[in-house]
Amino acid sequence: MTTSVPETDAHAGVVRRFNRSYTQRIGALDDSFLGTGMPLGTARLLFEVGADPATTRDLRARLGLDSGYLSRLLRRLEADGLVTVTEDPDDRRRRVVGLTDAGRARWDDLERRSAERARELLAPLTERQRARLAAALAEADLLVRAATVTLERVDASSPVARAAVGEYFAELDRRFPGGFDAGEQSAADAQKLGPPSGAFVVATSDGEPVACGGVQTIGDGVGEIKRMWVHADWRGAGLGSRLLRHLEGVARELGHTAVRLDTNGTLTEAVAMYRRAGYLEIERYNDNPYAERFFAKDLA
Amino acid sequence: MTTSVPETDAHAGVVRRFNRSYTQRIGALDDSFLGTGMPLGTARLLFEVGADPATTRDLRARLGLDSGYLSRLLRRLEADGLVTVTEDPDDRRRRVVGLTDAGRARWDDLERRSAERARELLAPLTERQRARLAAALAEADLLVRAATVTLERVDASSPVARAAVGEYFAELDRRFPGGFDAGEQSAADAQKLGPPSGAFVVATSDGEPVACGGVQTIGDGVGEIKRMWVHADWRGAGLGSRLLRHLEGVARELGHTAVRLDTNGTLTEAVAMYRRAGYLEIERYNDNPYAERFFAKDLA
DNA sequence: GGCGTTCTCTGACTAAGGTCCGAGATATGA
DNA sequence: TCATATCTCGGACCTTAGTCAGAGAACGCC
Repeated sequence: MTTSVPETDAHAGVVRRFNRSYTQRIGALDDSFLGTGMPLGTARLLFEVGADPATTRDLRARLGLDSGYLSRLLRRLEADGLVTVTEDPDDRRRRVVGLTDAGRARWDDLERRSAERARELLAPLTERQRARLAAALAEADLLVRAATVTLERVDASSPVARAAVGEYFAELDRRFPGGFDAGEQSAADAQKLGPPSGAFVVATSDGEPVACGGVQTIGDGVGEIKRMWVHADWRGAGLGSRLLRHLEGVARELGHTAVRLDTNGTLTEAVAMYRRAGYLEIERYNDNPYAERFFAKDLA
Repeated sequence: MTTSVPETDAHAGVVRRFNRSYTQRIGALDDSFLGTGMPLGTARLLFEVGADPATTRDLRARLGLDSGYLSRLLRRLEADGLVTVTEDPDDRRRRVVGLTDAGRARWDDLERRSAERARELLAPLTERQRARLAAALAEADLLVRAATVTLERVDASSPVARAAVGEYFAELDRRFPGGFDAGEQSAADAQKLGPPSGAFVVATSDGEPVACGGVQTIGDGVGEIKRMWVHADWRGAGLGSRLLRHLEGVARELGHTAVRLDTNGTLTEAVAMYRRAGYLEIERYNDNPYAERFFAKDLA
């Protein structure tokens, strides 16, 4: 089915070679967790709790654990006096996990070990080479994260969708010269971005929304792409293009043969991306006061 | 002892962030070994046997396994018809392990899966992003390998030193317009590059020589750096500078207060590196017919 | 208040990874 | 030839890691 593209194979070879040498040399990075007398899974959990205290639900999502298993790990950490598990006052079905003082001390120890490992790796390099390595790893990190983002259709009024749209609006407010006021449209709009004539997609990484976008119907066979946003830290990794392609697919599923969208001239990266994706500029087709430029693309 | 340099800590942070996200995504995807129906340990063992058949004793050392555990893993692989365990004719207490045809097929399968995993990681990216990721990982790979190279003083007539110098001479022969003839100097030179007045250093990675260089005495308190070479695949990672610094340290240990070296104008990278390292060009100080340029540095 | 859903937690279970020890075969040196 | 060391192997045993199903509490919506 998939034809073997030579370049991709060459790139895959680079990935494999890197995996081999890196895990062989740094894979001993697990040792930083192992030296503590705790089993690996327990240490990873403790580390995660310390990095950002959260509900068990979050922890499950972040570490990819079974709820029963997580519960047992928490009992163990609790018995060792390293964490406290208390009821979430907002929703008493949930539990909030936090570190005790002893847990914090243990966590600091893990941090120290981990940082030490990283410094040991860098030690033999000159400052110039260190900077190069850091830059290369940062670039790889961004791209790997982008490649493993999950795109998921969610309800536009779900918490994760609201969170994403909230960040989007906040950014518009920051970037538009006169600010941005979402107004009272939100509730009605969420409706339109849902079944049967619309959809909303959120891209998440480690449970955090990193990009979003929706499709709604504005006419016979014509869809409109709305609320498209990519987290500032995640730009430059092709996530926007990928999301846009995905949304076009969603629009097709909804029976549309063409899509339109509006945007503001301030969002230059967005305009450039739409052009790259084959969008053509058209006349104003709505009365959105914030919109200045209008684009369309045929989905045939 | 080591002062905490802010930049280094920032770089260490990048390394750690990368480690986390990468091992979480790829380490988990190292199920390339798991997808075969074999447990991880068994797969690793099969892989190791396939890479280089050996006695159980060797395998234990290489994988760090308990003898009872290894025995059980081998019984399982044997029962599955993937390996053959036969008596070592040299010592009938020992066993020699090798792959059967089925085992070789399974080994190929592991290789194939590993490549497939790498392709899956790349799949969501555009060709442009893939190329960026591959470039970043290749750069990181080079630097990480360079950082984990081991510098070791060896006898200049040892096999590893001969191998390194052999590659060096071969390269000179390729690069010098009129070729290069090491002549009969080798034996006498190896003598000079050893105790008490000289030393030879080889940098190895995974047992392979990747760089080398020696110090010998040419006068009262004056050392000479000779045979400095970095493998072509390993250039651009600061390995040359590091080796040079190391050799200066060796020269100091030998009681020298200054070092000299000669080189050929053809080796432009080398000349640039010597200048960066604080070497000043001087007049010809020997009658080496291949040398065109001469440098010196005070070690005070 | 009723009902379906969401959430945590426990118990039961399985597979894998790994350690320890001793039996039995084989080599080695006196 | 005998004592001692080396080597493989299987049995007993333990901890991790992880899955699955169901009980029971809490929530949201009508």
